[in-house]
Amino acid sequence: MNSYTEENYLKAIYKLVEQDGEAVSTNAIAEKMNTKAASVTDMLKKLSDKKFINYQKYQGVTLTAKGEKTALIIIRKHRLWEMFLVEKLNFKWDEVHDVAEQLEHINSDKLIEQIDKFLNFPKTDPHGDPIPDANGKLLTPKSKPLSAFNVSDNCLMMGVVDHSPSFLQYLDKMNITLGNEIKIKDIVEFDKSLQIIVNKKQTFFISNDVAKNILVKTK
Amino acid sequence: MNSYTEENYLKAIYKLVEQDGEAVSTNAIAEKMNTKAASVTDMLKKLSDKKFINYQKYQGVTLTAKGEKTALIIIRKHRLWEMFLVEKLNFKWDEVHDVAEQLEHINSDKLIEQIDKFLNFPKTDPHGDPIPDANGKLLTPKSKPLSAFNVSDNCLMMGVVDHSPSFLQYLDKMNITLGNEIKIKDIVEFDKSLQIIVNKKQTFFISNDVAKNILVKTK
DNA sequence: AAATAAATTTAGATTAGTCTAAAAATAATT
DNA sequence: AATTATTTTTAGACTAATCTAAATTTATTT
Ligand SMILES: [Mn+2]
Ligand SMILES: [Mn+2]
Ligand SMILES: [Mn+2]
Ligand SMILES: [Mn+2]
Repeated sequence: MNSYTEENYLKAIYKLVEQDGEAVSTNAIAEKMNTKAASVTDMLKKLSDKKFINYQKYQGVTLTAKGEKTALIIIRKHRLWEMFLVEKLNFKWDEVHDVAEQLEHINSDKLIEQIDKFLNFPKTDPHGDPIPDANGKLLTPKSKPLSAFNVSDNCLMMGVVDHSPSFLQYLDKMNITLGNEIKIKDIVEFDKSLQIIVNKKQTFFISNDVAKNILVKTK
Repeated sequence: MNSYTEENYLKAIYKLVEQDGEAVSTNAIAEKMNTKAASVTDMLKKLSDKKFINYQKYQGVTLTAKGEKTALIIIRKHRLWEMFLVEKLNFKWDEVHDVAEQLEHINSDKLIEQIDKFLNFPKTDPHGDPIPDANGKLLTPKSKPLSAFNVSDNCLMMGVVDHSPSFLQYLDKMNITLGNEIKIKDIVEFDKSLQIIVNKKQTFFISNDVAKNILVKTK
């Protein structure tokens, strides 16, 4: 099998490629992994030998089909565990990530398929992120940041961009949760901040920065 | 924190001390850990520096209070996870050990206390082994091997000594499960094999070796 | 097109955990 | 009590993952 470290590198590379849509740099990986570029270069050689990535010196890396599938299976495990923690063990959505970072490396096909079944085959995790299937296939939901919508648009809260506990706790305080209806009442010309109505009840002011990190679709 | 490897050494030492009731040897640890004596010596130095064990060259080792508590917390996690797998995820008692060997190293107090609550605070694991409490306190149940009982004794199945899948599967085939009533109908003089009646229904012949590995108490 | 800056790779060390082979200490036999 | 056998420790080496510092390559400026 692959080491805990190899799995984390694959996941980091997957997320960077997904985000940037092109070959990712040694430095970008180093930053994401909280390590040094020299360490990354060593690992890239190993992952390349194992056919997980396409790598040529100085040219950046992409994942091979094998590498992408491996990364997606780890992401599947991460998101299923997060869902389990929230649905069955009373964790809040801002508490699950660090534990899931450990649990995602547990190696047992039966375990993860039983967790999936136990949760009744959820499609998304507690943050609205889609859960890849057992073959590593992922359906990307077509949501966009709230900041891309206009006054009087009526939206459905689908997910978050920023996953940090502090952002998630801020949303809790505003009573903004997955599935909520968010209607844009006003957009301030000066700073693009928004006045929104959540579930036809509460009215809030949120900054454009916040709106950029809330994913919605038209209702 | 302590590494995965350190935790496994502590657990091995705990089990050997419990079994033999005295200081354990480097070789015994090496055998249990599937490693070499030289490697064990290195690790003993480290565990001693960290005050987990009492160690003097050539004299064998015992656990300090700190080491014992640490070992028992790991055993607590192992047994709670085994219980979770059986009770909630449809694992059989012969399938849980290897997965629990991984899960026992997950580091999250909230996780393990929520699992405990979710299972309604079980006292024993799927093999009848007692689950230490959150402080590492363990109540040893007073059961004895079936081989220590006599003809016409009526017993309650409490646990197993051997935890191997093959032994557990053999018990499944005989329909012998935790909580069953086992009455000794006859003991063969020649080889000490037993004729037993399980739950007042089925009669089986089992070898003395098997009887030594079934833990029971008088009903 | 040179010169300079930035990114990346290589070289050489370090740490945890492991190993083999040799040395030292303890235990068992004669 | 001396010899032999067993156990344990030490010495030195290896791998995975990491680091710093230096060398090399690529990108950006002048
Ligand atoms: Mn997460
Ligand atoms: Mn998530
Ligand atoms: Mn077990
Ligand atoms: Mn058990």
